[in-house]
Amino acid sequence: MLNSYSSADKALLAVDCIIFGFDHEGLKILLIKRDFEPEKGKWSLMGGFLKRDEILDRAAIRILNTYTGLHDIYMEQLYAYSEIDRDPVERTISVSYYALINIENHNAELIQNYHAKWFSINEMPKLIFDHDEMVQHAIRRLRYRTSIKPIGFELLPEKFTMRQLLELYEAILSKELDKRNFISKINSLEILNKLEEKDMGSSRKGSYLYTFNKEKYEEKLLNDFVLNL
Amino acid sequence: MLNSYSSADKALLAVDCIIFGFDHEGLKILLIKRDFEPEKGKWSLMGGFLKRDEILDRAAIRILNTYTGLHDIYMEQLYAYSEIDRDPVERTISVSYYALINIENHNAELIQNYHAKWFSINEMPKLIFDHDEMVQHAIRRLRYRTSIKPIGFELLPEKFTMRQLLELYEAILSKELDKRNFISKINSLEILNKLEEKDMGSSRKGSYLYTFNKEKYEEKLLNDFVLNL
DNA sequence: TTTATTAATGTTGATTTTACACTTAATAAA
DNA sequence: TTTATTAAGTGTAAAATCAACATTAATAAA
Repeated sequence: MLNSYSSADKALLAVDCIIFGFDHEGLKILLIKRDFEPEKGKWSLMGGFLKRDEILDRAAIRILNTYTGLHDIYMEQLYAYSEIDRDPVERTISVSYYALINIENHNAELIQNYHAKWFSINEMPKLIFDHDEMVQHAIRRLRYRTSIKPIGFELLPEKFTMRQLLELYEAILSKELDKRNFISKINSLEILNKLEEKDMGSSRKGSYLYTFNKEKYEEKLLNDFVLNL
Repeated sequence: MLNSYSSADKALLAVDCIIFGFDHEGLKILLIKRDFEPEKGKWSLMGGFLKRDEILDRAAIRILNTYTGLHDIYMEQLYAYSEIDRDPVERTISVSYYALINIENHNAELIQNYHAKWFSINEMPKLIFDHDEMVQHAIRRLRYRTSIKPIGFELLPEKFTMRQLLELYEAILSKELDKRNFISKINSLEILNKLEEKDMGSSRKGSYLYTFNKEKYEEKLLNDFVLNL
């Protein structure tokens, strides 16, 4: 009988987290050395099993917190992976989640303590199971979304320069952007606050700092604006 | 211990299918009257449980076939739903899939025999569990994708008129489109074959029939072209 | 005060998008 | 056979957007 509950097969459900970060060196991803068998000692995404009384979104948050101490990170569900032997121990369906975070804001001691490590997306080690596929999928999604709506603010410090923003977009899209055109597009969205304050770290002249205007952004989102970079 | 397999909770995995169709009346969705408890007799998406030796994509195909006799339908995974009590009988995580099909090509006796029924997306009954949410989610995704890449050919008969194509897009996007601009955009993609043959059903003059040129379409897809309607 | 360094800024031509209305072909009815 | 009817088919001009491009400004260091 097709739909009888009693005869249906159960499976383990896992959640794997793809955490993107950005700093002066470019776009990175947060990985851990797996501390249990199988594949102990190999590099892996942060993952864990879904609990009986937990929804997937919540599990993703818990798992990220367990491995990194990070909290209040907004993650988005990406895809469910279900190849029969993707986990050699037991049939496990894994749902991937991804997030964007600001490395400098979050790097602190936390990640050290929990031995997670940032890798440039161009210099990642081979990962266990189907995690490489998950990462590629997440990068595609990130690029896609970035080319449509301005995300990326999560990846920068609260105050940032136009150059930082530009470099972030270049890293995500992995192509060069024209500085002047980029700036005028961003300005035309009117979702940034230009501060009086300058960042003097990068040049003699100093460059203005900006903050992200969340209210205006939310307002614009309603009319689903598109950012064509 | 966070990651021990033995202590992890298992759950049932379901797949639910959202099948979109289009005919002269507009955009529709295929539903069934549920024939087992709970919620027996209520309208529902076509769903079933994932088997031990089956991947999700494959389960979606099997379930659709079981309820409708349809086969060779390409479906795409949408989202995993995991609210604790979304299924009142037992903890069940459901992964939704959606597809677009051509009602006239597929309506035959099959769907009758299996008592699935088409509903206009504007006149759907209330569905069981969280199926309404799944449908809304799928409609959003369909609109989004349609505005980016030309899908929709799956929803039309092999030979179709420009008017049919236009009305399909209008139904999916639920907005009016300018006829001349639409036609010239579609033509500029060069993915249709204009036939000698005319459809005389709709007017004295008759309107040319077109077929979809799959080779050219695949070729274009590689350069990810965008259709801005 | 000169030099070196990076930030800031605007214009133009090309392309794309949008808005908009009349003519044509085929047939049915008179 | 003439006329009326119906939807199909077609083009243009104005507006908006995009892409390419180089010089000046501010400051610290020498």
